Amino acid sequence: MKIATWNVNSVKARKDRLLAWLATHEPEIVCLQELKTTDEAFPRQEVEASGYEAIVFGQKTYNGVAILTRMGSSEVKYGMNDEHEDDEARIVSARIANIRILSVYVPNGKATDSDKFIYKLQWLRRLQAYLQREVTPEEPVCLCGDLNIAPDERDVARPEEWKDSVLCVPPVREAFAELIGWGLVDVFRQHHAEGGKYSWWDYRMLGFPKNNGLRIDHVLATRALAEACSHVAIDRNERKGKKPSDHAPVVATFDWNG
DNA sequence: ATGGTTGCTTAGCAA
Repeated sequence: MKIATWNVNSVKARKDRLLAWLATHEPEIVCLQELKTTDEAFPRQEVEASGYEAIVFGQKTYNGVAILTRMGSSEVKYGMNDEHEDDEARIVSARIANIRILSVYVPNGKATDSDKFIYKLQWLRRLQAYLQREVTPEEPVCLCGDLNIAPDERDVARPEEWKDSVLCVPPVREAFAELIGWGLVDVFRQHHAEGGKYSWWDYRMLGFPKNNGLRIDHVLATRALAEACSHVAIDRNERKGKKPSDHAPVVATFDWNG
């Protein structure tokens, strides 16, 4: 069983690529981020015609997350549902194959001296609280998404250039470590200790041609599920060619019967 | 070749 995550950077701009990718790879579960569209404008019919149910938490212009699945889903939850006022669509969750699946788009944070960075750190604390409230490390949980965090130097092509960025600074890496500490395993790292593999390259400054990348898109699984993970790959080819997203999909394969 | 983004929305913001 394959579980994928992909920040598509506008599902409308990426529709043809998304449908072709689904047809080629046929993952059972796909978590999408940065839909940049409302529920109404999501290409639901075409996705369903490809064999997928679409669980969509959209937003006009910015953000928006979804879960696509070829299996049955239940217990769908939209948003964080905590005490904070928040109109940003950044998390959606469902039970699929007896796994609690979360599709997450962590705020980028813009710059470390900005209000958006405060919001990023607060949002990561809220995510930690969400896990503690909604699930346990003893059950099968798979948190997928654009976390906008490169966990360590192995995940950054040019560590010196990026060390002060919102993707790398200590507070965000500590937040990532807290997710791991709660009971999640970075299944990509589990199979690729060597590093040097990236999931995002800036459109600007020839980021991809120069391979100036970072690994900021993640599949995190609780222990029992992580033990069933046989391999993980970043589909770097999807970043090539005409009109790619700036993110590549990450695909994790599990020996899992649900 | 001596620079070099994309998407949404419509000039500016976000990433």
